[in-house]
Amino acid sequence: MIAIPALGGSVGTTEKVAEAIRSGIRTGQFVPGQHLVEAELTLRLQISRSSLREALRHLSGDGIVAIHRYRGAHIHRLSRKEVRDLLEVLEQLVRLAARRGAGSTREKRDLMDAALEAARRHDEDGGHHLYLSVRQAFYDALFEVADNQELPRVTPLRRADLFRAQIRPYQTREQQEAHTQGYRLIAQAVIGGDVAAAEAAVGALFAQTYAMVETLPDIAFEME
Amino acid sequence: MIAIPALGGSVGTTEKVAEAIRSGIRTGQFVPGQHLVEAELTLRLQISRSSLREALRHLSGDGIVAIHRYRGAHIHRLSRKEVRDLLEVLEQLVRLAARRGAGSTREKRDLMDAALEAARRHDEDGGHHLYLSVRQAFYDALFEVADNQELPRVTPLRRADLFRAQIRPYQTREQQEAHTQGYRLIAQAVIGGDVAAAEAAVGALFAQTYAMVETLPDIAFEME
DNA sequence: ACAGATGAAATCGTAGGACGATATTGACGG
DNA sequence: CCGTCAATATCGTCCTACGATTTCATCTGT
Repeated sequence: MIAIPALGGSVGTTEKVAEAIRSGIRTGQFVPGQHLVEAELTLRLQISRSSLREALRHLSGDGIVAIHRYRGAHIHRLSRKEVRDLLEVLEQLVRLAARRGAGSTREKRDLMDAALEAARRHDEDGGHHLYLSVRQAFYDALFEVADNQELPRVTPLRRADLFRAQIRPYQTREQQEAHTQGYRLIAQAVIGGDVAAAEAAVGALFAQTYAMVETLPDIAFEME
Repeated sequence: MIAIPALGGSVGTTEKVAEAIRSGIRTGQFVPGQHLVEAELTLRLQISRSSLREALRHLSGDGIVAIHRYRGAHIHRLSRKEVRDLLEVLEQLVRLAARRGAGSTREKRDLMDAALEAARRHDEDGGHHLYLSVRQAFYDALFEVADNQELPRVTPLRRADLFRAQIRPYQTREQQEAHTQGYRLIAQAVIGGDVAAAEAAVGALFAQTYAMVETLPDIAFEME
């Protein structure tokens, strides 16, 4: 008998817990800087301390939580410099993805239509939650057309979620829509197969973001 | 009383175990594809299963070990495509580091002298172990002058160690020396403050590596 | 009232045991 | 030789325990 490894369902407790925490960050249930007390979390998530600690260790590898000896795990809070550094690295990787995507075959590139469709929906009814799903759809599609397995591995998108959580109170809806528009321009350039335009569109999007970061107040960031 | 957090010594068991395994990969004690049996490792390293599992979870985040449910942890073995993808991402990040490094202040750039010194030693007596320390010194210095905290976080250097381990039997000494020479050229360009030359030197080094990968036999890689 | 000392409580780090779930292996029969 | 099946190995998860360290409230002397 051939083993059928239940394609989606064989996900372990550790991964489920990690996703619960990541999701909690996106929904605001966990806030950057917050102390994650093991005893409390094991109760809330109904899991053992072993599984929780494995999940926290996993998240610490992604830079989502910081673990200090005998002081436990905290949701990491980015400093302004950390955000600048993060964005700079992110930009390079997204540029690479866009270049590869725009240079791929016609059929592959059509995968980005999903991202465009999501962006269109965001235009009509643009809440924060919808923005996040647009962003998710955009990057999923981009990595798919880029056809580079390493890219989603190293791209610090989940770490960027920390950034999104920290700046949420200072984000205007116009800024969010401008950002979504940036995604749309990148997607169109990729679909059109225009490598140079795609990379330029990425540059424009990040230039916008760098500028936005500098307008934010100090209290949005961890001090050093 | 001010707490003095013992700067180097407060490293936990998890990190020590993870480093032991990483080091074991470099020394050939562990070989890509190898099954890591928990019971055996807890005995060899004299630690509890809890700590070991936390360490394995950490390493799986870095892509060093692959964990499959009920089949445990294996040292990951890269396929040829994974290597190509890895190198492509690595190149972008090293380019960024070189650009930033070459554009930094004069004093900062002098930090790269350590890397040059290490490379000089490798020329005289070039064993594999020394090559690895040259490589380490080079990247340490490069990240230092690049002054971007995110860069060492995301750069898949430890994953590239897997690559090094897999191709070791097929590497000639000349190829290793050519690679070291590539490091030296990058370092010189960075110290000289020539941004364009630094980035070009990175491109040359990776072009060399891409070509080398294609000359390797299939058995050096995981099949798909 | 307040800075610093002190001790109690909270929390973490590590070890180790238990047991069901699953994969792997090897024996068996066709 | 191939498929079936049971035995074994190994993993995933939960649990308990206890020393180590931090954190916090209390106390003390000025």
